[in-house]
Amino acid sequence: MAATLRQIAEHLGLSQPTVSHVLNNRGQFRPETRQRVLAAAQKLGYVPNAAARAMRNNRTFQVGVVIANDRAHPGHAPQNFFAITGLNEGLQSRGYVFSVVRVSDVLAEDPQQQSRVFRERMLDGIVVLNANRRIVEKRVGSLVGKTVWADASHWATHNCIRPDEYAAGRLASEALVRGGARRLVWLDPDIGIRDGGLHYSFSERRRGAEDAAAEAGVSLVGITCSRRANKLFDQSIAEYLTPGTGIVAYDALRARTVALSAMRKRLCPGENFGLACCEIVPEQEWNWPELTRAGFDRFAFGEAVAEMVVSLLDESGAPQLSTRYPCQFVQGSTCRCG
Amino acid sequence: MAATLRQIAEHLGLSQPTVSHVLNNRGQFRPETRQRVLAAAQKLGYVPNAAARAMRNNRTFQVGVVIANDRAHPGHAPQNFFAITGLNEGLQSRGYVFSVVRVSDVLAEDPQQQSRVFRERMLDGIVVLNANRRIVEKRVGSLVGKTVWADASHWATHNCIRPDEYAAGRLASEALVRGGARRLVWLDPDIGIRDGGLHYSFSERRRGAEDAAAEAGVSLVGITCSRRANKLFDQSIAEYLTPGTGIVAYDALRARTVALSAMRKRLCPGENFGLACCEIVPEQEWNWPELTRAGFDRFAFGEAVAEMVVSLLDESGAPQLSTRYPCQFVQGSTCRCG
DNA sequence: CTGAAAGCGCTTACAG
DNA sequence: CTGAAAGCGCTTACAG
Repeated sequence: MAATLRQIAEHLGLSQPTVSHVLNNRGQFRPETRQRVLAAAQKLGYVPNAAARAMRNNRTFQVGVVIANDRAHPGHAPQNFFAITGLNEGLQSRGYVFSVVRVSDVLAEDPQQQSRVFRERMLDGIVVLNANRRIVEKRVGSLVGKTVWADASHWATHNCIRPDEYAAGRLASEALVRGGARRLVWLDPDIGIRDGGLHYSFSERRRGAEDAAAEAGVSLVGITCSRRANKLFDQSIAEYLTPGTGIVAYDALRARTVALSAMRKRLCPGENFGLACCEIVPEQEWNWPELTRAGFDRFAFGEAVAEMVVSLLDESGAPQLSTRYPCQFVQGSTCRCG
Repeated sequence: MAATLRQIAEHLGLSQPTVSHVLNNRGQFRPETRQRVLAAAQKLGYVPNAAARAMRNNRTFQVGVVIANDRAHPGHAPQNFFAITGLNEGLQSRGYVFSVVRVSDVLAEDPQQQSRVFRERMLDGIVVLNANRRIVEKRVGSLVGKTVWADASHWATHNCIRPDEYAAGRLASEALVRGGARRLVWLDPDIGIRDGGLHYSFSERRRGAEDAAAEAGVSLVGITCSRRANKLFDQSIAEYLTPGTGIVAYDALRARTVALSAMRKRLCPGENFGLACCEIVPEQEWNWPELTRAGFDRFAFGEAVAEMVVSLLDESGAPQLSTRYPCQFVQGSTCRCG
């Protein structure tokens, strides 16, 4: 169905290399030849065969993105989606394509259980997104050569890119202090995936909150808010939904959880208590603009990751200096502690 | 770096086909030969070259997933992520890999703006996820042969799979009626992407609500809730946050928007008014279990889509009969209309 | 049971 | 300015 270079060449009585050169804009040709080739390619619906190109060039222009979402964690970290779409935006404009790979593929001992991206050589490089487990680091390195660590616990001098989570925790907490908080409550995300360590953002954001509290001379207590927040959480948060208290939510999910708890008790952040969130997601701008929040633009972050990957895979192939990605702050009004 | 079949063959003094046959478990060989080949492959770290295989087999075992998220719509439909991870789960276990493609790639007139998956032949098939625009249908068909329409407005006798959105609207509304609603409010998602038509779920869910209202003899009014819900929405919803009123939210986002509006007014669904949602997402189970909701399991749906794609791409390549994907209902308690 | 040969569709020296 | 040739790494008939 799809025409090949040879078919076009035969059709025109030219050689395959000539057609190839013209279509790839290499070399000099009589304008007439050029025209004929271009017209024929158009007419016959020529589309290059990616596999043949990849084989010849020894480059697939394809990268993998490792995320944790598999059957065991179907709803995990949906905010990664924003980074992934940003990554896609950045990669596609540079001629790359990417595939999604699950952490469980990386960790599978049985090769048959692994994704084909590891069973066969098909990736130029890989991006590990939002990973917290040490074991992932070890395995990925051994499977694919060029790796970029994005928003991952792994941090080294090169090939890592990471948002400034400390600033997020600090900015959110400082807003609460300015809003009149006499005590701060840190909402500890007990996410359950503790095998191999929590994501670094947990300690970074918390450290930012602790420093802000210390500097302002206000107390900070931590309470646990599992992802699956049941009535127990409703009860344990109850005593903190009071004037003078500022709650620092680890992420957008926990902020929503607090809002729902408040709603059940006919309370409202920014009036009866203070609330600030250490994560920014698009939805907040749509239906909760008054939420005080600090965090990074995940879509733009994904684009920055794409840039790093592409540089890493380009000619030189030199390791890229690790970078920190900046944080934004949205003042909002929920930081008013009543 | 990566060993090839030829290198293994030379290393052992065997022929390339022999090595290939052994590694692919084809043909009969002396146990000793088998062992030697397997050992050498292991030792030299042999990994097949996907491009060479693809070229030889004329199959890439790669599919594309078209979604709407691009620079212009970065936060659009994040719930698609759950379907995508389910799709990934289903595809990878069958040896497929997938790439993400943006609708804007499909629509780009300038080939240079398109994703490489269209500029080159690299996909065996494509899944169009959650698309509403007619133009997408036309273009995709012309770019890639085998297409599955998943949760898309396009519906035909074959190669389509679609959740039963009518049931979602109906089940959510009936729950409100049972909960004592004397009038229903349909929350119309004015999503703004009207070029080419709204997603079919809009009319289907609404029709379910209308039928439920008609059968119960209660009134139904529609009010608009843009994705970006500002103070105007807070005002327009205010008069409906009253006992005897049941609000049917088009999706999870709008349900959260209503909750936040209620919170600002110190009201609570299930006590001061009724609320039901036509979409199910994992987060609801975690922090809002009492929300009355109907919808489909997006992760499992993704797996079902994977099954259809794989069947479509398998040997016969025969078109697959279109199917409807079932809906679930979670009773919750917010359907009590006070 | 094993090997020699052909060919998938491309690109890149190289020769004319 | 254009063409003949080689080769990327695999698989699949076919021959022995």
